Amino acid sequence: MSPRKSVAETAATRDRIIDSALALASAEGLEGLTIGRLATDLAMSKAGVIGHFGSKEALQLAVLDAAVRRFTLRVPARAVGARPGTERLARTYDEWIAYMAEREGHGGCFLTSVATEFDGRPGPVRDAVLAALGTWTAYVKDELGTAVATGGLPAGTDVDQLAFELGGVVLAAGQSIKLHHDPQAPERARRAVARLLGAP
Amino acid sequence: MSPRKSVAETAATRDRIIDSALALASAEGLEGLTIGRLATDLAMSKAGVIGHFGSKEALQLAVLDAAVRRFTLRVPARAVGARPGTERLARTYDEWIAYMAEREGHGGCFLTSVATEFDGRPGPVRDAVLAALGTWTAYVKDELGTAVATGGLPAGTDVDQLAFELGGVVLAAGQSIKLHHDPQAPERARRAVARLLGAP
DNA sequence: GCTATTAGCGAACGGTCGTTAGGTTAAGCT
DNA sequence: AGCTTAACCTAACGACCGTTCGCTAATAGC
Repeated sequence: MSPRKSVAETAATRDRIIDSALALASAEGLEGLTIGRLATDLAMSKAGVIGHFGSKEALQLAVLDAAVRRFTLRVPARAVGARPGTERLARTYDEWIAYMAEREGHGGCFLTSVATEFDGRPGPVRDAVLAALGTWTAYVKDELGTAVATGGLPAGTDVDQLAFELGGVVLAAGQSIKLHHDPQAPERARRAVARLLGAP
Repeated sequence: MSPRKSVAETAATRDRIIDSALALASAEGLEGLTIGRLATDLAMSKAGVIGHFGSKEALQLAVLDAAVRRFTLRVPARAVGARPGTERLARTYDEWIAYMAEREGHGGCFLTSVATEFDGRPGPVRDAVLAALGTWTAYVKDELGTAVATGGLPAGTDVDQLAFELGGVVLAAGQSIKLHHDPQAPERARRAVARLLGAP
């Protein structure tokens, strides 16, 4: 039959598994993700799937990590070209909203879904979610600070409050897109962000 | 041993089950809710538990219904005393935020958690979530319309946009409370709502 | 007192879960 | 050519899943 895979190809298999797992977890949740179902989808055995990770929890962490990396490559990386502060933030949120709209169930949307799923379930997965979210809010607050310093936002601006409200807009957009399939959601989110950032 | 329960008491048992199920589902999700675990918590048999509902899905719907009823009794019911429009809305959101803060994991917070959990999983549970959410947004938009009509909000106000942003604030509050346990979240949410409603 | 009803139990059902052990086969190195 | 490594398999494990089946026993209506 088909020849055995070379060592270089095993990483590709791992990626293939994570790809499928990410799609599955987007629909069923990270806990609803099942090794058996994954194996069926990939036409592999359960042992062949889990052999790449060691345990289901390790698989969950790998999937989460892949989602975060994908998000980072897609959203903030496209905004680094913009001037730090208000401009970069506006671009970041534009990219984020577009990312959520183009594929319902990956990346940023996925992270907040997992955050909701694991908010009452302590453990390594929850810790990883908190870490990723912490990195993100640090980035946002840093840019907001720059925006205040460069005059893009008024001097007395409460950066923490603004980050809180921007987070709310994204959560609302995610719900409107994934749950209600509202085609107007991206435009509403953009308008909300523009108002919060002073409509630059 | 203990005497058998009268018919009047069986409804109490049902309530006891739903109470426990609501607590469990708040931590583990509505799908992570398990009849066996529930039976252990209640010191009952699995058959005794499921006998009151017929199936797990029926139990899930009953739990969801109980959460919605509890929320309705707690939040909007306490705001009917306020004048329709801006005042009533401000009171409603105040009550909602207080409700989320006092018990992490019930009512409004619970509904949005389930909404996230089932957003990619069609079926009766998702339909029930959409119905409850629809009733709620209809109420909010109605009050917003009244606020515009009575001058509490400017004439050209985009009611749908405002409802979208108010929803975002509540989602952000829920995440800050349940996931980050941020004690400042309620105050931030109140401030955001006040700004959206024109700080009355 | 007799009977019908029903809440709840114990036990078992077929399935699926995550995980492990052992075997097979191909690739890479010496 | 022989040996090691590792990817992937089949098979099985015990645990738990939701559900169904009688059964017991207490109540309610007669």
